[in-house]
Amino acid sequence: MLPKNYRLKNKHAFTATYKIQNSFYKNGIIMFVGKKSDNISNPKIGFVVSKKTHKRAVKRNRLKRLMRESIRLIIKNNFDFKNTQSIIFVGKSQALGKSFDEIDNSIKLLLKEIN
RNA sequence: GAAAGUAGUCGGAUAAUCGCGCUUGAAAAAGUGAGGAAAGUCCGUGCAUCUAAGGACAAAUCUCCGGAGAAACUCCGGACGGCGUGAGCCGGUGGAAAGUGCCACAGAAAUGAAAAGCGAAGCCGGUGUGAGCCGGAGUCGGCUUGCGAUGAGCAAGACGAGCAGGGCGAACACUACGCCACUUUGCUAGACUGCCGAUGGAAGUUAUUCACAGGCGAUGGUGCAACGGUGAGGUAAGAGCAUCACCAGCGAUAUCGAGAGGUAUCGGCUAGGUAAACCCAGAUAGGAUGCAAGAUAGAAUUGAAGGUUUUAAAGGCUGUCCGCCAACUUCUAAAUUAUCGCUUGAGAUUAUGAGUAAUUAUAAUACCAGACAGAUGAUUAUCGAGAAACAGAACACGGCUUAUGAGCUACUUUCUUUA
Repeated sequence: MLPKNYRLKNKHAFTATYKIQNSFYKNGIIMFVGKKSDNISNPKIGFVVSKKTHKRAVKRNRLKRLMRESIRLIIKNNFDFKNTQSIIFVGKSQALGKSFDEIDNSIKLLLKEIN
């Protein structure tokens, strides 16, 4: 779990991010990017893997954990998010069962799209 | 050794680096952090709210016996039934003789079977008829023993028949008549007897088949199921047929057992299935909704409600009835908050005692996830057959069911081999 100030929490924030419709796809992972704002020190990041992706909670948890771990390491390396308010990563069935390296690579590719 | 059965166990380990939830702490830091099924949500509870209060009914749940348990579609020990060579396994297992309903197709008939003839011919005897088979009156022709060649011929009098002679008789003077014998003797004829062939088809007899009137409910066929089963006796053929043996079922008595039930004897003589259809009997229990239940706090306005109108119908009070309730309409207001509920418990571990067991009593020990976009993770190395099956807490507990990799342990059974 990320530190609290990095977590995207309530439902309104999620729907607001989805409504901007600024999304990118790579290897079974979709990234939604929210508004940019000068007053923001760090982005709030959310992770979604729906029940449609897989029936079993264990498989869904695994994918979310891998994505979260990748972002944690990226934040640790002081990545520049360009004042983005919110980001959502949605895991799809193509991403299930992939290793940490594969997930990490595709998330790094997606984050380049912010610029 | 192989194949099985039952019970249990395990559910990756260690280290390094980088992280997360919760608790304690001023901080540093320390402690702690998914399962045997956390799953399915199928049962039963606690807890919470609603149903104004209340009464009755319906609906609901359960169903062999005893015990355990808060309770349970729960567990333990038994009974009974079924399966298995066996160790064992499986079974929601009261009543179908109170009543109602249903039982497709097939079948004559499916419950008032209390009856039927469905099979081109059910089984059975009787009466009638007499088709066929059998039977063989009558007619015609030929032949007859031996030798020989089945001829020509020769020889004999065997063979059958008749007459006389014999015996016996209830017949009797004799004759006649009936029966028996026909060995011996005499006589007769050669087809009358006999044999063969052809023709002919009378009487008689004959029914599994035809006709009539009956007996039977077995057999065949249908079906999950045909009003007990199998065998014997019995009968014209048959039948639980007041016949028998064994078995099933019902009832009574005796006896063993705490009970379910077991055993023995006797009796009458038989009652289709379905109750997970209604139903009947007994037992239990108010019902409904689930922690997104629900409670509390707070913001410069209040009360989480107020206001208006007036008697008719509709409606409401969680299925129905009783009983009860007047109706209509609208304004303003923080839910995108926090806290509680929330984890100390029908708990856990260990020891001892009681009990066949389920379980229970006592003592000691420790506190062992509690999130809310939701922690329990990532990478590397070593071990390992292996980047290891099923799988992720969300109020809690007791069960059930389902999923599950590779092993390990104990006991038991069957078969085979060796001693």
